[in-house]
Amino acid sequence: MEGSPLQLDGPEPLWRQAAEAILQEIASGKLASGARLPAERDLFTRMSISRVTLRRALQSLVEEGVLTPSHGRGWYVSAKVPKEFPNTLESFSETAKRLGLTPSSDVLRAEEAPATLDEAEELSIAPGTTLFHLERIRRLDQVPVAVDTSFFAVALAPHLGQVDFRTASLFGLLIAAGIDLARAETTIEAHGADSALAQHLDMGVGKSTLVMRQLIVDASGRPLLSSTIRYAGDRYRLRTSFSRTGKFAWPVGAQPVASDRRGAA
Amino acid sequence: MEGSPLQLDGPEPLWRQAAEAILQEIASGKLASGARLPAERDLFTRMSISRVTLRRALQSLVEEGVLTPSHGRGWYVSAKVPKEFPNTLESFSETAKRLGLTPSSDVLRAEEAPATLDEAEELSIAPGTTLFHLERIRRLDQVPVAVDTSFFAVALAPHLGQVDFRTASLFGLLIAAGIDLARAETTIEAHGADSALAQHLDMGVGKSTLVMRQLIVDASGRPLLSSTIRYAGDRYRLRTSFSRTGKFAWPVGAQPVASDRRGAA
DNA sequence: AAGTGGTCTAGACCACCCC
DNA sequence: GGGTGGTCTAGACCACTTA
Repeated sequence: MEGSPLQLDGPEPLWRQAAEAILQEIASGKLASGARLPAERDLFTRMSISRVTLRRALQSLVEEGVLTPSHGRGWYVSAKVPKEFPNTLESFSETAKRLGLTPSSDVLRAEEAPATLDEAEELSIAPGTTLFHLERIRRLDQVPVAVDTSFFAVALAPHLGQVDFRTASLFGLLIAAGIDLARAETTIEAHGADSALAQHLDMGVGKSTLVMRQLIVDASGRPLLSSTIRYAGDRYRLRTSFSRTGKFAWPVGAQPVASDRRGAA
Repeated sequence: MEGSPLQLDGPEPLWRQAAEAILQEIASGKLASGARLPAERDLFTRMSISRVTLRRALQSLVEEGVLTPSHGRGWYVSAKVPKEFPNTLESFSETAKRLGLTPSSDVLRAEEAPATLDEAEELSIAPGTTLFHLERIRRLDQVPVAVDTSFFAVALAPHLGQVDFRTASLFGLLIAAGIDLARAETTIEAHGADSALAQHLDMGVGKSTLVMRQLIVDASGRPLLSSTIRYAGDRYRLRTSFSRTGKFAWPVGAQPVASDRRGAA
């Protein structure tokens, strides 16, 4: 790996292409875990881009946990390049793939209905606004692992009536419709299963379930979609990764923990 | 708000100061939620910095969820500026403060011991390495809400023997010791309480608990600390916020995403 | 067409690390 | 020292929005 020039090409921004090129080098093994990258001045010369652009690429890889800069020494490939990107939850189908299982769904409800007062308040819209409700049992290799209940204003994405949600992805559809899903305000609790949930998930009443509620908002903070997923406690495990970003202190306090009393918020 | 010049000053990087100045304008109400910022060319002139530096500041505020750019139209203050930063968990003491409650701890264990095979494997160190074990009952206004079990190599931070962990913050101590806590690989499950846990938390055996395990790693991915926290299910609720970063497919939080596009890499 | 953000450049100087 | 990343600049051109 000397002065071999790297050719970039594509419609994407230059810095994105540069980042991809570096990821390639890592994936192909030319840059091993823990290895030091060539100096910035080498890299941007070989890629025929400016130093600013190269640094933007490097910075983006830091945020993905792939690279680590060390002032005065160089850029290093992280010891363990994370398969999952930080700060995202592993999706249902990703989990299935990792475990070698087949995901599927039973649709319990897929219909339009006017928003109740509570629903309207949660989405910050007018009561009576037409919502689309979707409720599904999620399965892995036919074993039921969760019940997923979501709703959102139909105005967001019309023509969902004829979609087959046994296989379709709600998020995929919304993104494809050009909807900007920027952030998810999330709470996670543990509860005993009520009888209806226990029946859907084929488990004992009162057994532990993991309840994840998400309010998905766009970049300006406007609520778009409400989602509640109830997992059978002994059949599922959420996985994620929290990062410190920029100059902000970590989950300081005592422990990386969050909490709330019942009923609040 | 016209051409009034903004004075920056401090030891921090210019772009950080610029970001703080903008946050100030928002906090003081000069820039309301949803308001449009002055044009970039105005701002960097008034702040006497370059456009690149200003944009770095603006970009950092986008990542915090404070601003939203709109190509060809301008920069806007987000509708709801989040108090918590995305992708971090609210800490125990932060929660206590928000709820107006007083946090405290009972120390069940605080001692050194050689690493077992399992512990060594989890931290990627040699079995027998001396570890520091810390186990505490966490309380809010004296009500027990969680049992926290952590361990890490004593070599990381010596002299912890005489610390009073009834009030001290483990994370705070480690950060103060200059240890780089960059990321936390996290899993979350729901379980029924065993008898020991039930007794510590003053709850019924078999009742739901939320179990959060975290492996805290440094920027290069090297494991530093293992932490397991078991919450009484009916007394706690985890809160966080997931963001989409850059161009990657979405957090999808446990939603069935059939499209499941692996971003880059 | 005018105004706005989005991308990119070439060059400078500083701070840190290691020999 | 010399090499490395960290910050900052002034200016250019492009793409999108609005009128």
